[in-house]
Formats: sequence, C-alpha cells, structure tokens
Amino acid sequence: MEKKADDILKERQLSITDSRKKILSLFLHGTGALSHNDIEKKVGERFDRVTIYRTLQIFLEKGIVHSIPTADNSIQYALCRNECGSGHHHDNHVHFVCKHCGNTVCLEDVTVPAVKLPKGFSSSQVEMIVSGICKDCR
Amino acid sequence: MEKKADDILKERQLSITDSRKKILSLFLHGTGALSHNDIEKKVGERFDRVTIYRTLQIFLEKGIVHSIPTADNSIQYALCRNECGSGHHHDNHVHFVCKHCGNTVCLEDVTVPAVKLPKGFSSSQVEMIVSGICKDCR
DNA sequence: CAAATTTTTGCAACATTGTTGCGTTTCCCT
DNA sequence: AGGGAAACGCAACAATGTTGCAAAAATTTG
Ligand SMILES: [Mn+2]
Ligand SMILES: [Mn+2]
Ligand SMILES: [Zn+2]
Ligand SMILES: [Zn+2]
Repeated sequence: MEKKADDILKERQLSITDSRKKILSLFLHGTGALSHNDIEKKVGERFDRVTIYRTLQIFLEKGIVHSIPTADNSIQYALCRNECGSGHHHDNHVHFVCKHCGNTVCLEDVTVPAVKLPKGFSSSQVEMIVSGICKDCR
Repeated sequence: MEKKADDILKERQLSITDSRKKILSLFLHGTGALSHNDIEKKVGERFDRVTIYRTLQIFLEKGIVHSIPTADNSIQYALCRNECGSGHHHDNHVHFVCKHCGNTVCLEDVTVPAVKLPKGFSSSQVEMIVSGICKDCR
C-alpha cells in the first residue's frame, strides 16, 4: 500500500513527500470521505495545518481526490476512482451522509440522474448529496 | 412588503424586531439566495454579526428559510415557498449556482429526481446542486 | 397605558478555519 | 554527491463561527 501511494503521486507528477504519502494513505486505506479536520486527527505524525491545506488543494487539482459539499459546511474529500485528471473531474456519483455515524461515503454505483433545467440554464456539474442512515448503522 | 415580513414573523410566533424585519425583507425583495456575508453587506443598517447568525438560525428552525450547501463552503439561505414548518422542511427542488455571476437560485419547478440507493441505505433528505451558467449570464 | 416579564440585541472574548509570505528543509535530476 | 526546484513549517493575519452576559427592546399583564 505504501507502494500504491508513491505510484499515484508519481503518476500525477507530484514530488513524493512524507506528508503526501501519509495523507494519501489515509484515503487508500479508509473507506469514507475525510475532512481537513479528520485528517489532522487521524494522521499519525503531526503535519502543519498549512501543509494539509496545500496537500488537499493539490490533490484536488491533480484529480486525486474530489470534494463533497455537505450541509454542515464541512468540506469532505474522497478518492477519485474514475478517470480524473488535472482539472477534469468525472465523479458523477451520488454521495451519502449518514446522520447517525456522520460518515460520508461515495456511492460509486449510483450515478447522478439527469435533470431537465429551465430554458436558458446550462449545467456543467451536478452534485447529489443524500442524507439518512447508512447500511452499517441500521 | 414591510407588512408581509411582519405577517410571516407573527405567523411563526417570532417577536417582531428591526433586524428580523430587515433581513427577512432582503429575502422577500431579492430573487436569489443569500449568504451570511451577503446579508451583512446588503442590509442597510449594520446589525451585529452575531445577530445575523442568530436570525438565520431561527429562520431555519421556523421554516422561513432553507439552507443550500455549495461547493465553495459558503452556506446560502433562501426563502421557503412551500409548506415548511418548525423543523419540517419540504424544499425538494433543485438549486442552481451560476459560475459566472455567482448567484444561487432555487429552481422551484424542478423537483429532485428519485434515486435508488444500495441495500441498507435509507434516505431522509436529498440535495441536488447544479452548477453552470444561468439564464441571465448567457 | 404603564409596569412586569420575557425575549432579543450588542459587545467582548474566544475558538475554529483558512490564507499568505518567507526562510529552511527536502526532493529531484544530472 | 551537488545544484536547482519544490515543499514544508512557522508566524502572522483574516475570516468565520460560538458563547456568556448586561443593556435594550418587545410582549404580556394589570
Ligand atoms: Mn465521491
Ligand atoms: Mn431552494
Ligand atoms: Zn452511519
Ligand atoms: Zn449567472
């Protein structure tokens, strides 16, 4: 798994640094999405807050993770599994936020349904966030 | 219109105060959604930031406005036009964020399409946020 | 209408979250 | 291993959000 993180970083032409490896590993090993705060707590060594911000920023840009806006105003980040590249995200799946455990997960198999907009509106991106009780909490 | 705000406040059993009237009027007169920051700027008199936070909070609880999570982590608030009550929101319409003018609007006539979740997941709320170019910007 | 009671406001103080500049360290390439 | 580029940590700051409390305003009561 250590190997995997290195590969992904190399693939995206990012220098391989300790913080990037550790943070990326969190995403590779865990299941759900992580907020900045989650990462700060879960990462073993303590990297500077600024480093975590910058790491998430560049992971976003390079198409390694995508961000999920949630109702409580905490941005969640999750691994991109599809063909996302620099500035080109294609994560058109539904996100689920559990009101019980608080976890946010990507429902990779559930694609966002099409929606017909009024005349004059054109869409470039659609987000669908479902909240309720997840399968582990019922 | 001054009248209207008073009526809504009375209806929801809220004391009628200057700040509540002014802030509610912003929603009644304007077209789109407003963030905390928008309100701070647009409201003529300067109410304390805390008052605005508390006003939005109670408007949310009483079903006067609903909140819209957006990608840039700025919560937007918009008037409820349906039958929303204390703790019971029924604003199941799509929201549109224009990448050009930055405005967020409720597409009242576009209902959020149904989505089939994997086994074990149960949903209590679905948010759909579409971003692109609005009809005024094209 | 005026006094009593309840609610809301503004202020201060604080916590959390996010941003920027810069010197030092680490990484990459030859 | 050495030179140049990139990333890190630190400090300082800005923006956003929360809480307690006394003063002010609104509502209720007499
Ligand atoms: Mn996802
Ligand atoms: Mn709406
Ligand atoms: Zn759960
Ligand atoms: Zn627009």
